[in-house]
Amino acid sequence: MSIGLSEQEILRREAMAELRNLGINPYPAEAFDVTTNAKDIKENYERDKTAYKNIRMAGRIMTRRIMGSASFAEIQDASGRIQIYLNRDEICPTEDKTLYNTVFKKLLDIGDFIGLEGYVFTTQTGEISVHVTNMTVLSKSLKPLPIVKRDEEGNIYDGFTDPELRYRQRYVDLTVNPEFKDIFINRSRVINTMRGYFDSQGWMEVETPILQPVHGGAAARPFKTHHNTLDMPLFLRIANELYLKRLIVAGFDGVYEFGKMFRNEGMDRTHNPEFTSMEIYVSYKDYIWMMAMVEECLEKVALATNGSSKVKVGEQLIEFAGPYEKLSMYDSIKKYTGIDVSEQDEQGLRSICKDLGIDVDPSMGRGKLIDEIFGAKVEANLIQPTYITDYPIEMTPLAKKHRSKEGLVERFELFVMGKEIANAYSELNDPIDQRERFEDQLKLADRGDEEAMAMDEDFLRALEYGMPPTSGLGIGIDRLVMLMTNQSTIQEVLFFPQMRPEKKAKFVSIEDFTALGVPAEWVPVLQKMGFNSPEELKAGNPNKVFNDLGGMRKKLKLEIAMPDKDLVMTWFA
RNA sequence: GAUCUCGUAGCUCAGCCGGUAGAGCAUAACACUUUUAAUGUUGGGGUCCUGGGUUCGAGUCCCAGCGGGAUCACCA
Repeated sequence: MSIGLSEQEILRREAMAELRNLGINPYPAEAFDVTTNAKDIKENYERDKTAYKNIRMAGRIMTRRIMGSASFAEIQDASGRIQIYLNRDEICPTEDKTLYNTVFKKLLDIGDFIGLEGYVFTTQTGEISVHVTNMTVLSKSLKPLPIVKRDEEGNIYDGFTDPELRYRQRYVDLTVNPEFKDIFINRSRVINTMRGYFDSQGWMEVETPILQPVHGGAAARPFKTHHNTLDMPLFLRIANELYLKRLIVAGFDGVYEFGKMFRNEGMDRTHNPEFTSMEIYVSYKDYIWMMAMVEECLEKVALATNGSSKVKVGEQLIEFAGPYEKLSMYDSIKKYTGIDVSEQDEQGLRSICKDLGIDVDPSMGRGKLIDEIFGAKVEANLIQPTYITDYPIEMTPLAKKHRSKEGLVERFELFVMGKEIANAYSELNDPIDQRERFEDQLKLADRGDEEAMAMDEDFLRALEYGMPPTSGLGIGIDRLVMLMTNQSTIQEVLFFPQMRPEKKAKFVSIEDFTALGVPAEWVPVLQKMGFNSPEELKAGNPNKVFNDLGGMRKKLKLEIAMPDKDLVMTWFA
């Protein structure tokens, strides 16, 4: 599909063909072994110059400065950029100067991958560079990369900044804005640090179904799909909690899973339809124990990503070393509104919401109303890591009743920068109580609460066989990575955030035109002239089309035979 | 879902009261053996997001659509 190639794209295709004519494969199959990379050279050359007298490296050409028979260029590999120096008579020691004059100066472009042999030296201006003695074309780039200019102070001049293009073409973004790679490197560190910590405790990483017949474990609208062979509906998981608990029933004493969850809900800078969560369940523990574990874990994550337990996020310096402040749900509301909601019934809560200017609707039960007050008045104040504990039972159908406080459950959520990043319970393992909680959820659903949880009979059966006392935790990995990398949008921590589909280019096959008698080599020309379908062509003026074909042939310097006028007229018959 | 805002060359952006489009980088040609936002000279490159409307005339004004961004709402 080569509709509307730009001038530069056409030139690059011609350069690619010319390379082939010279016997140079623009996409060679052979491996190109390297001995070093840009970062290694810059960091270690000064210390051990003898080690860099004969090196091999490979990467993309990112800038070129050609000065007659000598040239400088910058090569970018996975580790960074380094300047290279080429001298015509050194890379072409014989009379044949093709490799330099033609291949390097004419046929290579910014974005092409090349392999280099040479030695490291320091230029007169003091820049560590690679003096090239041999050069191999490794891959031709047919589309021009956006050019991002940087000066010595690192100021950026023509930045590639359009978020739409950056997210849709992340491969371009990370090529020309390599500093954004650090976010993803740190994302990997976050996950690996947590995994290493859990493994060192003896807990096991597991995988549970993503396609689920009942979407349980959380309250959210799911994505629905269909299995053909079984002829049954399936849902992409909104949570994996109930499966991990089944594994605790099965006799594992610590299981965890990093995985994608899918929720068919709104998108904004903290929500993507698919997101990564980590859930962990450890038997014979409770939520008090879990708080200490989270503190230890997050401190390790902060150290791994920022080199310190203190992380700068926006204008704040967040301290991830524990212990974190602990505040019960009721106390937090009292602290920030002065109102004691602990003894209020549903009616009392409704009037409090009204006084505070919080919108409510009739489907909301007592727990939901308290959550609304909390969300409106408390959440935004929780900047440093803070545990909110002991939630009303109505909000939390999977948590165990509080050991001493009537009407509450043993649950905490961890808030940082006003956002929830973790949620943990002493898990409910009483199968009779669990069934009643599910039934209460069904009543809420009858009142119109779309988020109420569904009954899962198989999960209840598992609990009836017996689950040991267990503490469970879920952490939103994307939001944690946002904190650890100081990013304010979820798109920046996802390689490929969800986007609306690109406007589909009107795709018409060459055959649609050749069926009219148009020679295949002229089809792209017609398309460039704006005729995207045979219908559009037929609506055109035959004489004008014939004249314009000649014009385009000249303009694009096409070396293809001009169709004669009688042939053109038959296209409109 | 609501409001505001943006969509012009490969990239970043100008474009006045409505008169058939400009710059820098990139690209092409020439020159140049240590440059580094290389430089100098000369060129080429545009469906001004799409479709309607007003007008003698629309990149510009109006309407609708598509796509992006921001804010808000929703979101255990």
